[in-house]
Amino acid sequence: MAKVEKKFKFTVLATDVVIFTIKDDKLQVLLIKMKKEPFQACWAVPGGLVNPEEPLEQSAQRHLLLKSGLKNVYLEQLYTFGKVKRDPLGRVVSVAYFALVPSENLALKTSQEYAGVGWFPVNKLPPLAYDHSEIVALAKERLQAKLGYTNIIYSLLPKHFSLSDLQAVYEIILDKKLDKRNFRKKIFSLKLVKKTGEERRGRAFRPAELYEFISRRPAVVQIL
Amino acid sequence: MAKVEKKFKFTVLATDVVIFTIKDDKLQVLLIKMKKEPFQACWAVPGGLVNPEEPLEQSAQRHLLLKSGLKNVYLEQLYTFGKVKRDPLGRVVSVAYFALVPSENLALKTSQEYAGVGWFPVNKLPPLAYDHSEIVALAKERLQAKLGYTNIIYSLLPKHFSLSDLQAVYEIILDKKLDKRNFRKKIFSLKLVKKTGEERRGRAFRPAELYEFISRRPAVVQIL
DNA sequence: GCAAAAGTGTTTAACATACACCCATGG
DNA sequence: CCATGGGTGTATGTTAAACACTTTTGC
Repeated sequence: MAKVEKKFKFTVLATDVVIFTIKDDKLQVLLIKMKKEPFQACWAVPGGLVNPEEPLEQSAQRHLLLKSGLKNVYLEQLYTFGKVKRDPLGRVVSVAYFALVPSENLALKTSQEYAGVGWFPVNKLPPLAYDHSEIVALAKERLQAKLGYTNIIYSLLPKHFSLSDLQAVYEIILDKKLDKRNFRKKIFSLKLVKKTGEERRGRAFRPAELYEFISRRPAVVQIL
Repeated sequence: MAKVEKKFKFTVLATDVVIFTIKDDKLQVLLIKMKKEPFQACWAVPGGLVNPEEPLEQSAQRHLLLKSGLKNVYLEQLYTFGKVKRDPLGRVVSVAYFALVPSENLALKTSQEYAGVGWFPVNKLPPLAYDHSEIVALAKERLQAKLGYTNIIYSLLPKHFSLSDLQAVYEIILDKKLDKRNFRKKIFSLKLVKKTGEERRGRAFRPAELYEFISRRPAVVQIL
């Protein structure tokens, strides 16, 4: 028998959400600090049980809203984790999602339920509760893959941005340098963005033209 | 309240498995005919509840073995379906898998639990129970996509096969013709197969050289 | 005038595509 | 000898990759 008293008699369902953003030129993940045993003071990805009359995605959205205060962000089902002993309190099967939130307007909300909340660079995560390290690693892989053949990067950028901003986000997530001229050629040829007519001034160098995405809906597009 | 008496008081977990094979030059799906209400005499994809101490994939494998008699086939988690009212008997969340089984050695097993079992061309499916039409449609999409960037097609072919056999499987699943010479060039350049030295004789035309896969483990490879 | 990022084309190599005929066999 | 699928090469177009300098601004 387990050393920890089981809380759940039956198999229960949870959702967990890996929330990504770009902050300080790094890909960061939102983590919450747990209060309760058996992972007291451990960091984890936001999540919780699915309500009986609640669709899965709505459950994920609820945790997302609670922790990040954000609605209408990119949210995608990632994978369902079902190892029997992933939670010491009982059989908890978790449907993991990942979300992409823009770097602006980040207002973290903590709640009484948790001891804290914060952003962590995905490459320097603390040890995580449950199998959450595995979940985050898979989410990162999926994100990297999807950047290559979809347009979902729009969900990490503000309404207006420079092409250098855009390129930087690709470089940060893929963790490799891209050629500026080839990059621009590709982005233009795919008709992903258009000029806003504005430019960003006020810095000690040439102003950057600002662009916006022509479409902010997920689409498959061969980028890389 | 629902018209049908609920069987499950709490949310329960199930797995469903979309089993694909190539048969009669068509992509076919294994379906079972249900005995019980509320889908009496309806066709459905094999599946069932997850046991309390059973990992998800093992549950899928169990249903796979029960219906197809096959072990050690390609099996991959597809998506988790969680609409609240997808099952009239209560809240059943289903983790869907898809499996690829070789066209040889197909020995269908029926069981007392079901009224029948059979293969159906994926393009001519009968109406299915629950949301299984949606599940099969998604599985087919995933399979088509994965053919393009992985080597999983090996799991649909027998140990020895001709290059025309291989090409035919691609053409059937992708539902488009491929150029024979370009196809061979690609397959050879990727070092996916090697000659067995044998050839297939006994037909009224030139014998075909037989090949085998160099690796029969899943790998990412740009094929299309 | 200097530091810093913005912006801009061309050349080359690799790959994808299109395409048609001869070969070997069983009957 | 005929019908059938098996097997093979080249030429062209498209796309990816490599590469460096000029421009514009704030200070």
